[in-house]
Amino acid sequence: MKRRRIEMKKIDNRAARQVTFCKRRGLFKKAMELSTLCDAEIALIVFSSTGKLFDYASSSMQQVIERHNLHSKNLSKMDKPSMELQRANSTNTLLSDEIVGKAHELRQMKGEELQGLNIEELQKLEQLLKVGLSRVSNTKVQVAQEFGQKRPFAGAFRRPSERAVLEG
Amino acid sequence: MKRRRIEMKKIDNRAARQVTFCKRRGLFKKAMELSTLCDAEIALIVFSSTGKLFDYASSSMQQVIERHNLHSKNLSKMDKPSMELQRANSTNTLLSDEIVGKAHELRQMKGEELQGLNIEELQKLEQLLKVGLSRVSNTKVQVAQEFGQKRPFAGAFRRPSERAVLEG
DNA sequence: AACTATTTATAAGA
DNA sequence: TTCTTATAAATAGTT
Repeated sequence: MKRRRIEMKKIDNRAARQVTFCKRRGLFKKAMELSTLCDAEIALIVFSSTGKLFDYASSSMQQVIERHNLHSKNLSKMDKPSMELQRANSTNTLLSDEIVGKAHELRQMKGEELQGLNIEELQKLEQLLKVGLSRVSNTKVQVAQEFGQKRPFAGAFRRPSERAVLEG
Repeated sequence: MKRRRIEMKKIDNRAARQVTFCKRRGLFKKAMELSTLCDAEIALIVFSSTGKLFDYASSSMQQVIERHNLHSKNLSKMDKPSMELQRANSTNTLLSDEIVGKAHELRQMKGEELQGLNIEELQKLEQLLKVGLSRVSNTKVQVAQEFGQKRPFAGAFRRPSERAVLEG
């Protein structure tokens, strides 16, 4: 029963590969431990060579994936099905409409699509942006203070939320 | 130098937590090994408690995420649906995910859901909002002039404290 | 960042 | 798959 380190390449024998796959599920335990110990947000997705899915997410898969997308915006778009098939499915049409609506709302907030808005609508939009901006700016300052301080125990004496002042 | 097993809960001390996080990056090695040895398709996403991203994907992140999206919803359809229906279902899943994503992005722009964002993300968001705000404000002034109004409604700045924050 | 005593993971065999 | 066990690998506590 002399054990030795194994060569780091694909295991040719199917049965042996399957056995090793089973034995190495400790990966998931490690992921959970890292999340618990270090307060990390983690997602782990594994497809076995037979196509079976195993996954774990410390919060929710959707949340982690979204956050990941925020970090790498450019390479996002998956290939979409044809417009024909989308229209053939009424549910898809409804969902598509909702996406179009939300995308439009986003473009308006980014100031990319303002034609046709009247004064009142523009002022509402402006107000929404100001509130959003001040919340983001205040949060940024808070976070900067939290992580910028070199002194120990900084977290214990965190200042009360500035956002509370704004919203109160 | 008596080592003991550590308690499986969040490490309170920030410095110690950071050290442990660094030491446990062996998780990534394990993920790569599992992928190599067992021919598995793997994605691992880790956000440290300071918000820094570490990730690994055996193929491409987008590919694994897409495969995960397809997989996680078709489980309810165990009685072999037609190829067409499968495709329609997976399309729905993608569209639903996109709605969730856009709705989340909107809430972030409104400053309603900022928890967990790090400095870099907050700055990107802030910049986006500033650009949007200036476009909207400019458009508003233009439209106001078109209609013969010299200045915006008083209501636009009825909260002086916010203006101070914005301009600071 | 380096060291090392221990714990933990796991390869091979059954 | 599951158990056993020798051994390799990871890592907690310390320097």
